[in-house]
Amino acid sequence: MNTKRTNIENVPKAVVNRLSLYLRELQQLMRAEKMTISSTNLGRRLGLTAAQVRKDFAYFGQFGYPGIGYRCEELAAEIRQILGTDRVWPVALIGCGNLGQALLGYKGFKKQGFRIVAAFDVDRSIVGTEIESLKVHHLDELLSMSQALEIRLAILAVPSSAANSVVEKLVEAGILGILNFAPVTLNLPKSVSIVGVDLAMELEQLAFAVVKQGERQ
Amino acid sequence: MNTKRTNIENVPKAVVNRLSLYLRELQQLMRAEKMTISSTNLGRRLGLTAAQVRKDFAYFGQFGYPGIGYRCEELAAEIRQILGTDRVWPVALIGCGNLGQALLGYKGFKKQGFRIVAAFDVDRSIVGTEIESLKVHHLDELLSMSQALEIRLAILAVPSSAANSVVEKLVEAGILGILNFAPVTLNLPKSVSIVGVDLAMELEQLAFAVVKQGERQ
DNA sequence: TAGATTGTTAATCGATTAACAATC
DNA sequence: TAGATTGTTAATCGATTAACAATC
Repeated sequence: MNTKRTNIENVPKAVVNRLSLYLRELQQLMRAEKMTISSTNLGRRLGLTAAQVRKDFAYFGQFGYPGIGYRCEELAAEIRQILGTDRVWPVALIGCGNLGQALLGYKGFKKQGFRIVAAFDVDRSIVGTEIESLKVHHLDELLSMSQALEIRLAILAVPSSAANSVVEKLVEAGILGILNFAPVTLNLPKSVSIVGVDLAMELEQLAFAVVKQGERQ
Repeated sequence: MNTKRTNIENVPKAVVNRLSLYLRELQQLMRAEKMTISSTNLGRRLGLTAAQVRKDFAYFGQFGYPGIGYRCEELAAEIRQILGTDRVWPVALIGCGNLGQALLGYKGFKKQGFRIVAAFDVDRSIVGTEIESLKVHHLDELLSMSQALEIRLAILAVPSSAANSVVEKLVEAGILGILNFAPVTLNLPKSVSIVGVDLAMELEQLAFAVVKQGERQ
């Protein structure tokens, strides 16, 4: 009966991506004290068709009420469970330069269940200092601390030149998911997941969109 | 003849995304002093099929040499021209908190042709100060400075609660592309392009991947 | 009951892959 | 010439949309 719920294997990546988007929108709706939302309205807000919204949820189960829509609280809870963010994830931060420090202070993580519990660097002028009341450790301590704190996720904010050698250490330390800010392709075993955020690439996409729009007429 | 070059309208967004990826990889190859690369090898590095690599380029023209592959320098230049990053883009930064300040110092932008030339905030304790040798202006000056400096792109690093009201000002100021770090859906005219970077969402995607992987056996 | 909206199936659309003649 | 690799067409695959019976 709930064969579908567990058959999580062949869900398109784009669907999982939208799941995060739905969750964010639901949280906004809840802040506005809306109790329910229809697929039509949820879709309209996000620029998606109603059919697509319903189809996306259908991969994981039946969460809606015909004639009513989806109860925001309930649907949000379901999505959190699917994504695995119904619990707190301890996260390691690797690289405490400009960007790393900003990420340490970023409030948005906590709200979605992520907590940076350990920070690492190799720079002697940074190791040992405290940032946002978290002590910065030398990268050599990664393995022991990851095990002690049961860390599975890491944020990689090191220079591109260092990224791939750090990745080897992350893998050794049992890290299973890496959020990579270094603008390079990482080489890793397929058992480890990666999400890349390349800030310059994002601006490139914007530049293209603007140029294209400009050429239209 | 070059009808294809100009028919930039109906290129899938995924292709443009990969264009940025190819460019990044080519730059890495050039640093390693490789002169040419085949679609097979470029694809292997990025986890794509050779056919897909060639098809992607075919949207824009014929850049390769049968029997040889693609000349790295040449292909990189072509991609930059397609993306519109063969010139320097002045960029406005809105919001100079933790994240904004880190972005101001981020070296990766300059390398791809983006220059943050104006920074804005509304916080009295920040306005007037200098960050990375750039003076922070009050948001009220956005319109005049955008016009004076011919700014078309903006990076939005303000709190979610402020995001949508700031967006209205960006639109008024003639901004055509917004890189949004606030975890909310923005309402904007379709003439303005948007790329959203939601850091918590990225971690959610990782969490899901790890949970899924864990369930496999 | 009438109205609204779901979950799901079938039809459509678009993107990826395979294959191969043309080219260097 | 033989070997490598492109650009492109056709075949395949997957994702989105439309439609509608079932449900509240």
